[in-house]
Amino acid sequence: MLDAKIIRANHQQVEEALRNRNMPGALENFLNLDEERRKLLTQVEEIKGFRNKASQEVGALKKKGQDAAELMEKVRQTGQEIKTLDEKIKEIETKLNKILLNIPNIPHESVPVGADENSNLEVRRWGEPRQFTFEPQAHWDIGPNLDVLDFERAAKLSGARFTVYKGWGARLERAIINFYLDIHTGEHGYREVFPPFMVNGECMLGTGQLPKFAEDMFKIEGREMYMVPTAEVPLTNLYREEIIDGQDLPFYMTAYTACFRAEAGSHGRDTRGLIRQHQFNKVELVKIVAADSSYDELEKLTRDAERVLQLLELPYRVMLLCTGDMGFSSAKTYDLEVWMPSYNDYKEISSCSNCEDFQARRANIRYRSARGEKLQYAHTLNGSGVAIGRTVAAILENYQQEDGSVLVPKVLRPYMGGLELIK
RNA sequence: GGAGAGAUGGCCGAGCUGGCUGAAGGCGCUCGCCUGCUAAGCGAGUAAGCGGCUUAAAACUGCUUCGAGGGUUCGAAUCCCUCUCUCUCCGCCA
Repeated sequence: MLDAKIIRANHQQVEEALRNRNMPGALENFLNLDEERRKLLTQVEEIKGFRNKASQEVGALKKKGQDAAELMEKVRQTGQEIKTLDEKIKEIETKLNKILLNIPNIPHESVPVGADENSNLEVRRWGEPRQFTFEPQAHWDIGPNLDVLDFERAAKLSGARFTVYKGWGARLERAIINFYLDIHTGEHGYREVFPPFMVNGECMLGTGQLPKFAEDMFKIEGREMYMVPTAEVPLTNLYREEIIDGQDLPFYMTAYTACFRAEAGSHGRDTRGLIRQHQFNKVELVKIVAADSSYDELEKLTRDAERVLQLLELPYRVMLLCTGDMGFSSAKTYDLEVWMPSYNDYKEISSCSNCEDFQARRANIRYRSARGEKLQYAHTLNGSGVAIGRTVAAILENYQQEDGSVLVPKVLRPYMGGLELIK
């Protein structure tokens, strides 16, 4: 959520930013409603001021045993006026809030302007895509052939976009989860958290999934509860409605959770394999930091996510997303894209974002930097560290052998009981 | 699922026979004093949100806020209704 005062003072810039995010007109009516609200506020506050003073006088008169009937009647008459104005103001505030909650974050000045992913900027590249001496297979063929992934039986259980992992496939999934958590906690200083996989609507509002993206989530029937689409939601919301001592910042948190996404509107995209699932596993990184350090923290967080791909020796590149391709809550996002032979291209495996105070304002996460300083909104960051299912896909494809077997990356072997080859 | 208790400021905790309580007291924190240092002691200060004023901020000023929503009243933290959450006991259960 943006600060209404900032919109008021800089509406030209905000409107331009929204155009760059393909959201022109999102601010429509905001300024009018805002002005109307302040006008009515001034009115009603004046009347309330009178009421407060008069009521005190009534008390004083009664104490002295004098008659206060006339004054009481006068105040009684203001009651209806106040009620009417309060209702009008509330109505306007509801409208203003609706607008505010549906406005995306303003991109940072370093973000390239562009309409879609074609304007994303490649920042750096690591590793060389392997030159195959044979025709490489896609992971949706490798997995079933080795009987470690079972898409057909998953469909029997749950329908499309679900996968059953079996044998060494299941073990590989678990190994990667543990490996990622170990690296981030042991080497990068994140605190491990194991949150609920279902959260309430306030959390979803706090991180920006609601109200706009309700159809992307799985909601529990008859309850105001949602399956988490990413651990970013419970981790960031851990500190919702809290005041943090600035001395304690920054918070680095990492969590494994399953993630649940309805994938509404993505019919026909990535229909095969592990790439786009209704349920997938992910190790997430979340930081809550002081406002002045969030861009340094974004660079570090991105490097932390990159590190696990380097250890797995998977080639990847880092993309700086343009204004039109960023997520709703983000001010700046780096995507990590891993080399995927089946696509003959790089494919997103992580998204690292600085949300600045956008989520903190929605979730009311504040801190006091020091001494008598005023409260301010914290900055929140999140990044996949990284997606597990897509890691499995990348390993199967990049580590495949001509006979259909798959070499286990060296760093994972201790997590796989020493296994070197899945065959 | 049954019975009961509770929700107040950064924290603990009074108030709950309606006005002088934005809220006692304590802790914490900040500043000052004092004492070789530290500890202790003394004094002062210390909520947030939204408006107004201001080039902007501070200061000043108004309104709102004692779990949420509604009601009674000239006036509600205090009375009434509804809801949510937390805790204790019993039952059931991984």
